[in-house]
Amino acid sequence: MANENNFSDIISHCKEYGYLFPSSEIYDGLSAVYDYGQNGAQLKKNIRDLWWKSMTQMHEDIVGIDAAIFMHPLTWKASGHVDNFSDPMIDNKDSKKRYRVDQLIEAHADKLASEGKKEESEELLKVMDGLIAKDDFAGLKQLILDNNIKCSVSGTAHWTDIRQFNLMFDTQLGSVSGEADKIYLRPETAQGIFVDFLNVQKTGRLKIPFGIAQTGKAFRNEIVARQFIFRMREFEQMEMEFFVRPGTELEWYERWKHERLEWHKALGIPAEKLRFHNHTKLAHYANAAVDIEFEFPFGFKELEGIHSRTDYDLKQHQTYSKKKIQYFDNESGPDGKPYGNYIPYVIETSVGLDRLVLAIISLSFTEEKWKREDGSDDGRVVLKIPPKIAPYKLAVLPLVKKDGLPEIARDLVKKCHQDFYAFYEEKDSIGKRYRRMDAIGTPFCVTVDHQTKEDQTVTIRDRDTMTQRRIHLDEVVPEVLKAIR
RNA sequence: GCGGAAGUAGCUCACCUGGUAGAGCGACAGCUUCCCAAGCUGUAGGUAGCGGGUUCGAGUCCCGUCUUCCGCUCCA
Repeated sequence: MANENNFSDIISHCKEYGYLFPSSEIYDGLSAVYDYGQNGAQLKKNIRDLWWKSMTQMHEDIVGIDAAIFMHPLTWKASGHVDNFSDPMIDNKDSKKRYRVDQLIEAHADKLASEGKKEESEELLKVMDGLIAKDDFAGLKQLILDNNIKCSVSGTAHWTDIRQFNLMFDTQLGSVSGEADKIYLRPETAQGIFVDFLNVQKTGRLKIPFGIAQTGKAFRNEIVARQFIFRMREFEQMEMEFFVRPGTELEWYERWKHERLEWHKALGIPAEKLRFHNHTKLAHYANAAVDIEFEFPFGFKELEGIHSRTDYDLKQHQTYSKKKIQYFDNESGPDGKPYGNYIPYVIETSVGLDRLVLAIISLSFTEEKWKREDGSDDGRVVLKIPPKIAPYKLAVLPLVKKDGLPEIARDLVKKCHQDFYAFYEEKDSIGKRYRRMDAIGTPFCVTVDHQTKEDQTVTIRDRDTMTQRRIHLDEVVPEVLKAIR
């Protein structure tokens, strides 16, 4: 059902019903940046809260922190983000092949050297180093043209301008530019956890194995950011780093892999929409990695990553900060002696909150059509969002807006506010109001009618089945609470 | 980045070969209505993405630019 739907219909629906708007729309928008509207923000918060609770409250051995987005610049030197992503690149317009500028020129220098033109080769490299040091991209391009360096695929020298694809956004710390130091907006929340490792471990007197969880915004200057909120330049992560004794990491890796998959199922995602995708090519810091993929309208794509990151990050921070980042393990090993000092290994679970929102919305979005009794067409668009994360849990509707029905409905809404979000609406026909609630995904509608005045009962309508039952006014709150637990 | 398509009211779209912008739905106010939108009345809402050019006159023709979508490319 949901996967037959056109992705653009989902995007339109999100905008029309207050879930997601293009950022800065009145100024023509900002590419790959989106704002969460009143309903989207609530849905997102509900998912985030559920994750936080399941990670921290329900795991005695995991604590949560909230590290700053700004971090000392050396953090990103240590993590590898500065060096791995600052190379100037150039594209050949004919072959569409992208080259790192330094590698392209060096290859040419090697060729010159092999042809016996040693001096020319050395001169070229010297000039290149000078230009790179000055970030003189125009000069570098000219150097490529002057030397008639060609693309090995197309054989042409038809080059684009040189661009630097920085993964990280930077800004200045301090209000006086010039004196200011360049700092970065974090490209992942994980480093905040690693940098605070000792603070948390010591103040919490935490014993390995234990985890540190965190949710928060991260920023990546993607070259191409597409597919709605799937790949955005500003996005929110929910990450948990689980620190373990070296040698046990693969056991924990398996355990978290399955625990996380079960979590997504418990959230309401059907098993057939989820799958594991093992990484065959591992990043330099990992010794095992898997993605949990979800079947989006545009195919199976990564929702969450689970990585065994070894002791790479803590070791790097130990090197760059020159502070010992170790854990003293007092437990006895097989030889009867304590395990002693070591740098813990880490299993990371990292899920994209925005991707999870998109997964839930695309899963929930359903267009239904049927015939009325008189043969005419009827239908509805409904967001079948799992009740526990739906923005509004209940709508309370007086059947007509007279005869004292609105007053009874108002009283009921007031009673609900303590426990969950409830929506009051008296405008338009009852059917129209049901449709509106379907469209924003409200799981229950209670209607106050004339019978309510006689016996204190109301009808409660189920969003997904459109069936109704009569229950007592006093049962409304407990009924809804039961369904959203 | 390359190729293709599109930008007119909140949404979907119309205005054919240039003559000062229109519909349906939606929204709002009121009426009606005893359970699944598209009954009635009224109201609001657009300098036609933006900039420039041609013209007596441009939503309509031309150029540029921005944005979005689709495909390719890229994505530690």
